[in-house]
Amino acid sequence: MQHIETVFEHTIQDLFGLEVKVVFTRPDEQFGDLATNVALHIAKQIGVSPREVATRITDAAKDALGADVSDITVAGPGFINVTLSDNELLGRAQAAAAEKPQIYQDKLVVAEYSDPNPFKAFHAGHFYTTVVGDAIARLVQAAGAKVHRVNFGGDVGLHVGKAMWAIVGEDMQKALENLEVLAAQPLHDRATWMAECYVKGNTAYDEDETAKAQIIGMNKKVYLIHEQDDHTSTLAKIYHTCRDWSYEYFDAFYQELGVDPFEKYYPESQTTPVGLATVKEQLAQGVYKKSNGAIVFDGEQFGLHTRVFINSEGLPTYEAKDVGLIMAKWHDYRFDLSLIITGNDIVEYMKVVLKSVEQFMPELPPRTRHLTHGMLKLEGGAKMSSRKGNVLYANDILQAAETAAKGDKQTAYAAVKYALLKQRTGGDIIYNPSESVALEGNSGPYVQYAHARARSILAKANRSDPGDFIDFEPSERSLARKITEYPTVLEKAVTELMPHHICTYLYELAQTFNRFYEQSRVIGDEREALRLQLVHAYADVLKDGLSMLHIPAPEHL
RNA sequence: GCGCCCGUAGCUCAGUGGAUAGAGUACUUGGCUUCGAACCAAGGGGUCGCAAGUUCAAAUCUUGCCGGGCGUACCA
Repeated sequence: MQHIETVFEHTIQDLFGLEVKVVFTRPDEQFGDLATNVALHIAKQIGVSPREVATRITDAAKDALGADVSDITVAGPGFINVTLSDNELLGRAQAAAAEKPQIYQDKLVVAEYSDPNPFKAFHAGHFYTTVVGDAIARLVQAAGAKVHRVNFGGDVGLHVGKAMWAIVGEDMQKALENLEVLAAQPLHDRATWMAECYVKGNTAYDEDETAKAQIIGMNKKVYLIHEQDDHTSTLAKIYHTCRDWSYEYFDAFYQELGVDPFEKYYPESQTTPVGLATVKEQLAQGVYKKSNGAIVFDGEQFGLHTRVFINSEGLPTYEAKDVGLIMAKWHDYRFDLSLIITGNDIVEYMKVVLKSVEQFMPELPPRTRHLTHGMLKLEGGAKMSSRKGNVLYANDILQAAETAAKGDKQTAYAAVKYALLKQRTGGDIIYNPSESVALEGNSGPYVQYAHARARSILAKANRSDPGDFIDFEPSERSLARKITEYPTVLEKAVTELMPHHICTYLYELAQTFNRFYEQSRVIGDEREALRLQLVHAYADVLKDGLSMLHIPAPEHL
């Protein structure tokens, strides 16, 4: 049979001489399996009432649709509702898990996200951006792309100056010896120690003029380490040792959390020379200009802000480093699409950077997408702030989750990931520590549990013959119908790069299954063969959907 | 001031042009001798911030207003 859409398009062409695209949506279950409002759209130009148009289309299409469609009706103001035959619905359900929208087929995609800074704490915000980025990367990958995951972080800059100032202290030799002692301690403790040093340096910078001058000096020295490729001086040894600890800590954390590893870190020390050179080169071309001793991009002529790329001390700001990052990524990958996933506090900033790059590399911004998410906040919309002492660190989240799940890490991490992903990416997210590790309701563990129950049935059943097809009972039909929605949902999630659509769907699917499960026995029932096929299709879709979110679907919990 | 984003049930959120606006949670109540009760069923709870406009049809699009967040030159 032709696609139902095609049948309708031909019918409308024959009846009214109109060329229109027919789109079907999933209506409320009481109305059928597919619905279209095409009659409402074309009624005006035909000059007949929408219901009349719908009726004529329906009558004419009936014969061409064949046995796959069991019913077709006109309802409401002129909707056309289509009900699929039970047999067709079962077939679609069984194919659902394997169907992937190949929207990014053979595309080379670079996905940048997470972006923690060495020497600083890996806080809850990094946790969120990491989980979101991981899910988006997997979606794009499922849609056919070759995805390269990259990470960007500030291994130079004022924050490093602050941390290094505190690490070095009065006596550099002593500091180096101290590192040798620290090396024996767990990675997490070392990371915490560095973060504390940063806080110490940060406080000193604000409160002590002498320290401030020293920190500014330290910042420059760190740049020099890279400029001279220094690995032998005492300062360079301290710096590189600490930086390596940070990277090791990040990698260990990603592995622990269960997100895909990063292929490459772009440290700012690497992108900085590229950015500096590019900005200076384009200064000569008139893209950037001097202003008050700094080098800026005049964004105002494009309705954006004017921003400083190289400050009056000759040091690059984040802007120049980001120009360098964009150039480095392009040099390394020649990507079709570059995804940059960050918080939404830098949307305006990123527009300026990309607009400036557009002036000399016009091919890059069109293939770059800046995807942003909101900030993690606490109940009542309170912002996390180290001064208020209400900062959550990534590790705190994992610990709390693990405790709540009574030491079951798999369940704990599933709960937290799902809690973050179920909300639409973009707006702020109110993080409720206790709700995020809930095992009930719209949660990761609920979906995992529903999956395990289904697998348990399948494991106990010992038959594989499909049996003779028989018509569905209502709860079977609801389940089959819900399963068939999966490819549409996946397509929407991929198109919009919005993982939450998958969460919403998986929860509804699991709920539909649980209702079925509650009232229908599978093993030993006279309908066993049919029901086993449904349970199988259901479990496969659930597992596939969870894998998109990078949440495991164990057979037992 | 200007720019971007947001405002849906007590709370946390789905729904972004379509049919009676839905979930979770909290509260009340019922259901395990039966394939896994981390489950299911029932109940109350809404000026979709306000107003006007566009449309056969608006929570959804447009405009204005109110409220909140973020950004707005050498932080990232």
